[in-house]
Amino acid sequence: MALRHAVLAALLDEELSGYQLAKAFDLGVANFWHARPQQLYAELARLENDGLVAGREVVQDNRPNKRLFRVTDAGLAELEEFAAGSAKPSFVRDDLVVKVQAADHVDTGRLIAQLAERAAFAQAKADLFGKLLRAMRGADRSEEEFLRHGERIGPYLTCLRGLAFEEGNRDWCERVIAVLRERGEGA
Amino acid sequence: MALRHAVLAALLDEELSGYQLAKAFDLGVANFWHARPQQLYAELARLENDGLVAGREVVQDNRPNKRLFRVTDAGLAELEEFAAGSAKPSFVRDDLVVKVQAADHVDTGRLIAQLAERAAFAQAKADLFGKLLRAMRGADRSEEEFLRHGERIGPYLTCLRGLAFEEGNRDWCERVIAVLRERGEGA
DNA sequence: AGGCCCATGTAATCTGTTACATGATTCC
DNA sequence: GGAATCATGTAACAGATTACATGGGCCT
Repeated sequence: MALRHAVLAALLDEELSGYQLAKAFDLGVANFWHARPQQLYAELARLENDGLVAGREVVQDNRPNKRLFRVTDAGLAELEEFAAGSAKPSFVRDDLVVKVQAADHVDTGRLIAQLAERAAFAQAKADLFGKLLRAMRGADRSEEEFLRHGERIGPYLTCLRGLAFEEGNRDWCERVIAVLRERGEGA
Repeated sequence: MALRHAVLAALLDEELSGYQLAKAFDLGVANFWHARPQQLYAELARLENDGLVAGREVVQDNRPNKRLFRVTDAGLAELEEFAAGSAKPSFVRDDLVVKVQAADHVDTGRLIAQLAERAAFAQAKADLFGKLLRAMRGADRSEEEFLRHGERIGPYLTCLRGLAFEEGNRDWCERVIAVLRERGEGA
């Protein structure tokens, strides 16, 4: 049960509805966790049942009502306990890298197309993370200054990791494309 | 069913037993997939049943017999089909980043200890990947030369991604440690 | 009129993890 | 004597994905 803690961490700084949470997780919550909406609705229900989050109904005009969730004191305690425990090693799962592993045995043309697509996607995500970072620290504030004296630096730091990860993805994709192209021409 | 393809890709270049495969996956197969031994034994059984891999018994002295698996033609065809299809976006899952996301609300001392541990682990993995890369291309060969004319470049390229990922992990951990320490001193 | 966004879920299935089981050999 | 390595699995449970279900409002 680790999704629990990812949800709690995501709700620390703001109240969110299941729907809003789902959008954040679809993006990858700054690239450290991923979950589908159904899972989040279920997890929120369980968390509320366990008293770790509290929901309140918000009535809206012209669109469906929603429930906003915040972390309770018990939720905070749970997060603290989790943070104190030992962390499992991270893991990545990537279809595209599996395909590159098999590059010597499969059609190169399609692979290059997928790598180009992924590179563009990674670039788009990197741009987005860059924007988020600027917004979090304020446009005229330097990163150093913000990290020394800012109030909520957690999301900023995870976003930095996401940015570096996507830049790494983009660079790697471009490198692989270049290698495969050159070999294709030589053949 | 995507573990299937990761297994097939891992078996492309050499025959492996379930046990050997498990060791490769425990390491993360150059950081793109992860699976426990039980899962691999089960997957190998299914793959063999479907005719995508073929196993052969190897009798050994002084240790248990083992079964080595190789990819069949049908397995290769399956991989090619997989490679041609569209790839899902990659995803990462990382407890430690969740903890950093909550850094403003949680005990910093323990977090720093875990980050230091992770940085060391990432460094060790990066060293290992560096060694593997040198071994694959041959000690006296340049990377450019190998990538242009080498025979099996797939595993090399995925290993490059693993190396960059772990270096990114290490750098990020060290940066976060520095930031948290400085804030700790200021308080 | 058609498609997307908001908003929330249920149900069936598939995948992955944890705990358990066995047993010889080699290294400290 | 105890731990680690080699070698292969089964069984129960937890976690995740897919398909399905509903319905109003907004934009083109």
